[in-house]
Amino acid sequence: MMNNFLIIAGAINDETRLKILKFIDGASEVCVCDIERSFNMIQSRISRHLKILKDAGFLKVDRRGRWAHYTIYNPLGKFKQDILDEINSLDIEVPKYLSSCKNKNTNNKDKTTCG
Amino acid sequence: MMNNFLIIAGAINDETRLKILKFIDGASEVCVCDIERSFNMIQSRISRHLKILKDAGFLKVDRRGRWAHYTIYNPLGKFKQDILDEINSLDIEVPKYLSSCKNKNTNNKDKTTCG
DNA sequence: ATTATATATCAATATATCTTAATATATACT
DNA sequence: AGTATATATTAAGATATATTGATATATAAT
Repeated sequence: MMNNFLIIAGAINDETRLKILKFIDGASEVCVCDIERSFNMIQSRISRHLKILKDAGFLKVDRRGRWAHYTIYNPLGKFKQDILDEINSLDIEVPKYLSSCKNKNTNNKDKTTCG
Repeated sequence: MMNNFLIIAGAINDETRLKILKFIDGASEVCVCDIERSFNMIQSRISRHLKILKDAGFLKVDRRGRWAHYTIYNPLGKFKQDILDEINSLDIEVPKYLSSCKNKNTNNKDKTTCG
């Protein structure tokens, strides 16, 4: 369906989102605050970009405790995988991973840990 | 380079341009006025979309006489070919080809024929 | 219950893109 | 030369998207 194609095209038509995609693909799983800190961008901005990438089918969210853990959707499908491969081949500067979550690895259950 | 990727992403992020790409790929070679007539859109609009597709590397122009003949750029390269394949697989309604050029096939040299 | 953390959504503004109409340029016909 | 055809470019208004700041919701800690 064409509409779905245009949603994908719109999703990858933004420099910040390309970086986020490559960042998540490299880090395998990240929470919003890690991206926020690593990219030094405000939370609503990151959150909105993640929603666009998720709606296009590139990302999957796993909510555990207060954290939303984002990963590359799997299986991605040929076309989106082709796009991701192309993005990974580009000479894009992606910020290095900085963990940001607080109360990390305290004496709690798995539900309350981040990263 | 990322900028080039974004130019490609921007080029395919428009319904009219998807249709134009599929139309040209199906017709193999068309002039601007044929697209204009087939799509029932004004000339400047078509011309602008063609420029965007050309700048992204999807199209090639061959100027003969007063006509500009557009074809799919060849060779297209893997990523753009993947995109074109995906577009061709979509359920898009493309207008049927209507030839529009006047003074066609008169007793002239090749330079003055269209289509 | 209160407070802090994590994320999502909304409203306002800024920025980019699309469409149309007008104009410019180039080629060909008479 | 003058006219018609084909295409490209420009300017103005319309529409879409991005960014920011504020607010809302949900979970967890004290």
